[in-house]
Amino acid sequence: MHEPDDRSKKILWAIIESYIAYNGPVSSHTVMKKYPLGLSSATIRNTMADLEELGYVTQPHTSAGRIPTQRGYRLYVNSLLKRHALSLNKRLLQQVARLRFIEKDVSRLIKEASKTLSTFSHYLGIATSPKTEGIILKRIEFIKYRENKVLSVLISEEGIIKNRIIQLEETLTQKQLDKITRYLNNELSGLPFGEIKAKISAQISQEKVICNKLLAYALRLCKEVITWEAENMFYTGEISGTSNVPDFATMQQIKKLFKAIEDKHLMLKLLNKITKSEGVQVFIGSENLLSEMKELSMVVSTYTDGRSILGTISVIGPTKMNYEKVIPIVGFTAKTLSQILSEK
Amino acid sequence: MHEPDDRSKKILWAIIESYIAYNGPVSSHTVMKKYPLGLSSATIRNTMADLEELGYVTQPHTSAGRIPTQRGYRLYVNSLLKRHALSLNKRLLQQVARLRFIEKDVSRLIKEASKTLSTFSHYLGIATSPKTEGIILKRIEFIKYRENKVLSVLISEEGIIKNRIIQLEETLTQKQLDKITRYLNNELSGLPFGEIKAKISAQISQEKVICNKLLAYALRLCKEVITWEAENMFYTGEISGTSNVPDFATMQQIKKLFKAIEDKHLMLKLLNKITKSEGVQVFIGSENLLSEMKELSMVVSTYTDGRSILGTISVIGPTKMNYEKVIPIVGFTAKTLSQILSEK
DNA sequence: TATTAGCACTCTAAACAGTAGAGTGCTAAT
DNA sequence: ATTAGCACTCTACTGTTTAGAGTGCTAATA
Repeated sequence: MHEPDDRSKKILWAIIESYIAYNGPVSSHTVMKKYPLGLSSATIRNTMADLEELGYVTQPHTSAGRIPTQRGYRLYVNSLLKRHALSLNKRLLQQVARLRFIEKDVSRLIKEASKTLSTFSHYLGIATSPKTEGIILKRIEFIKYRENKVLSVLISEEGIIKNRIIQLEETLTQKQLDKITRYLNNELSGLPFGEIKAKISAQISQEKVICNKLLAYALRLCKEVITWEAENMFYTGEISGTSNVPDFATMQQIKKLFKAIEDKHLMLKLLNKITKSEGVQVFIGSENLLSEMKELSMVVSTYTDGRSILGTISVIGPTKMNYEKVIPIVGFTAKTLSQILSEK
Repeated sequence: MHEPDDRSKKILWAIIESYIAYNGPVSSHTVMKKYPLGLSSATIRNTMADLEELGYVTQPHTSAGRIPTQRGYRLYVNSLLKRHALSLNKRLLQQVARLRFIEKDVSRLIKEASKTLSTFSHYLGIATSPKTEGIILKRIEFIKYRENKVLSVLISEEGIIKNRIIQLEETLTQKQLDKITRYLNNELSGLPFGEIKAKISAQISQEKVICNKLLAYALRLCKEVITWEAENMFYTGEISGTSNVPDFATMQQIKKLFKAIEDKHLMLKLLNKITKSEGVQVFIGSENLLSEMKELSMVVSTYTDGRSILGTISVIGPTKMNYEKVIPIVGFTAKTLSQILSEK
């Protein structure tokens, strides 16, 4: 008696979809007219009363229509996630296909992905870039910038590019830098960042190495590069994209959420928890771990490079968001991203 | 009889400041109580009537207080711009000082500057990066990325760093790339982009050079790099920063504005017009050239590298923004930015 | 002559009451 | 098991009234 029967579910779906589309309590009459179930409003009313008792819908006041509860959404979303053939519209396909033509700088790709998400969902698109620890160094390069400043460029096996300016006490010539570069690439390429960090710390503490001044510099340089804090860990999609029918209440909440996120790096922790499982997941309202997300939902998926999970992409919007639309958007974008990153 | 006398001005200032602070029509009584002018409300009423006749204030309806007109703001802002000693609060000083510790990657600096602007103004911060045409190439570097893809890094005399992945038909070895790099740096460093573009076009069309395959590649590579469209020409500040007392109407307008900007690159044109003169300028409402900015104002300043004007930074907010606060913010940020960029 | 007190007048915003209708729950009929 | 019908509830809208905020004007004052 806990799971509603098939007909009740259909009515629940109707309520949810109508509520999402028209954003107001749904009456029995509306369901009868808009969804051809071959039932009268009275029957629907009876079912609605049942659904209410089971906790899938509520009414704001006695003489109002019904609105879905969190529990209702959950049932609905689970059923959506089970279904496989999800409709993808043409524009989305095109937009996502566009990702393929971005030359494979991973950060750029991720930025674009988050933009795509927000453009199509009309909510907030978030994409996290891979955690630095696991990234494998492919190549490191030092270029003289000015006087005692050096531009370091770093390429990972996954295709991530980072560059940063480093200040040294002494001025080195480009030749010296080239020497350092060669040495470091020999020594470190192919290793994950985590290991490199450990290795460098170890070497620096060894006194005997210090005699070679250049080498000492090399290690210092490298350490600086490696220990960049995980900057730009996630990119936010353009809120400005939500210009038509912007949902002020939602925006308000997202802003609040963002303030909370900016302070702590809670969001990352949250997203890392998801990292375990593949495929699209949906967190509804207070199911999310952050108290700031009470009225928000999050549709999230991981993406991979064919071997391991690199990061996550997600859409955050109001609990009454259009899951039927957003879930395939997130799913398809993640899939495409994974494909691109898997190509050797 | 066109310029109001001193006392009238004081009353006008009071009206404007009160209107900005409390966001509602200002009554004669309010002015009397909050601004110690030693006048009765009746006198102030008389003066207000005069100011209205001169077009500096209006009233929404007969029995309401006064609100400033565009003309009123203009008079007020001009007087602010004339005054020199503008109050800077400690937090701003600290925040801007922080810019000094960002290693001098110009794009990063500019991004930070726009963030600072929006954080302190609570409106939209915009910063344009230098126009590519005038930038002088310092160094160009090619690094093998994967197979037939090459990562190009470009450093300008001003300290601007750009990197981009380029796809070639053939696979080149790093040695070949180094050769190309050496050749190009010899040939092109020290020249402004505009000239480089012209030079390359000329050389490519000369048939005789084509015989040297490597050289041909070099030119192709370089051309690709140079002709990047002026991406990221301006960075927008975080709208999410406006979380406390967010002015919905204003945000709405800024969003509209942004849509307009995204389509055309009008904003850039607008900002380039400003490029001529130094110092802080203020554009109020319809004085701005964009029709989308009817109810918005823009506080803008150029920044230099000591020799020439590089770009602009600006804050866009509602016409009733706090000019007394925003003008010094923009001014000081621009000054600091210029100082940092002037240091050799 | 410049300022001010006082008063009549105007307009808004809030409070209140009354009404139409949207939607429900329940009961009796099918 | 479903549905038609009816009584009931609550909202959203409309019109009306009222308090008070603020003005403009006039007459008094320094």
